[in-house]
Amino acid sequence: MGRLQTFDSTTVVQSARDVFWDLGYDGASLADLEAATGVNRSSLYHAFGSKRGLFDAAVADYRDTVIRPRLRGLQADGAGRPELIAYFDELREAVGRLPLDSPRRGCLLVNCATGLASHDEPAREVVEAYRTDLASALRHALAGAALAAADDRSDRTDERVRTLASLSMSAMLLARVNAAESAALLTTAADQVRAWFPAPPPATR
Amino acid sequence: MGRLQTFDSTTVVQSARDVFWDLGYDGASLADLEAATGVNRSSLYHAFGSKRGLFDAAVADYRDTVIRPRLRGLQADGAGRPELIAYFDELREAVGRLPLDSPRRGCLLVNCATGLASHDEPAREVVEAYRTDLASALRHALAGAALAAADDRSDRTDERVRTLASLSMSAMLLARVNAAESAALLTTAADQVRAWFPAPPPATR
DNA sequence: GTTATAGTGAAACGAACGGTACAGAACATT
DNA sequence: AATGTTCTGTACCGTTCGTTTCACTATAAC
Repeated sequence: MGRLQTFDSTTVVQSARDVFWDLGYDGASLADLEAATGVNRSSLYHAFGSKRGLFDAAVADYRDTVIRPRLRGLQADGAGRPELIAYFDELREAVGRLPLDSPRRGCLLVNCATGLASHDEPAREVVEAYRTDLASALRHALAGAALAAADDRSDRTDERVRTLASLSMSAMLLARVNAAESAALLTTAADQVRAWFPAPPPATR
Repeated sequence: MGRLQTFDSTTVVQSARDVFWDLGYDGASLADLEAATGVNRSSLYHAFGSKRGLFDAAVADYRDTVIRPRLRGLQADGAGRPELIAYFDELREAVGRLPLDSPRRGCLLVNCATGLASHDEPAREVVEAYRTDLASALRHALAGAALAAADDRSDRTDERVRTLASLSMSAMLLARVNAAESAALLTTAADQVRAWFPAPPPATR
């Protein structure tokens, strides 16, 4: 039928995603996106329609390749105390591992919350969906942990979900401002989980 | 010596502050600032030197007129449980009172955390100073509350400071995304304080 | 090989940006 | 009233923005 696309859409979207992650939607210029992807703007427009179209593709990729794997442990059947602790430990490790000038510091969607999402309804909905997903995953694992521990404070579940979601989001918010404090917030979250649910006896065989 | 300034600098700075609060530093154009302040750009440049100079003045005003009054109760001598609860109640009331499209939703400096502060060192320092001020004020009031309650969990102070600061910042982050959840986070913060410290007996005479 | 289709690159579009130059208006000083 | 300084409005500066146009090239189908 005609000439085939010479670039790989996935890698282009991921390169663009990192630019948006770093600079935000408004802050990322077409020149930045051309440089990062190695693709001319006319080809980007041909493939994605507009800057916004490319951004939407980048957000979709972010949800699929960054957020979803992170929450998977919490969402698994039988998830509970260990999965909660692992979630916060892994997130803290990721925050600490990145160099201070990494474009990937923080969370693309948390960054959107005070940017695009303030005055753009579709963007607001994406951020809200992220928050809901996070809260649901935490709630699921908290319920599992309470069940395993025969915890009698399940009336506190809403409080605990909000506390842990809060610590996660604040840590992402602070990732570029104070990386040490960002990590400390995630440590605090894991410590809270440990305090709420008694440590199980060490496994024997 | 010559003609006097015909506008009031304070009101101009506060008008500009609300524009930056709503749109962010990059999002606010000179045309927006002219319209909101009623002052021509040449006068703004004469008085403030640059867009950034006006922004810095707006941030200084924000710290003086918005943040400082909010934290004053927490910082007072003898502040404790009631001041902590009042802080979160008042903040929640402020979040709920504003219309959804108010330019003042959320926190100017929290908004900066993912914007300017990501790549501008002076802005980063201002946001970090805000965070340390908030944490210090919470710590002071938490210490007072622990003292009054003869609380034996003072080893948990760091955790509690981080939890409450986290809930405050997350609430500001979510103010434009989900006002109800933003208020719920602040309610949760007040509930945490109530749970940590036993309610004092009702005052008698 | 011809043809139709589709990706690519350079150049340029109008709009909006932050910032400035300058003439003139306004006021304190003399 | 004359003078000198400062504030203000218009108009424009060069730059950058997202987007589009168009000629060109490459390739699949025939």
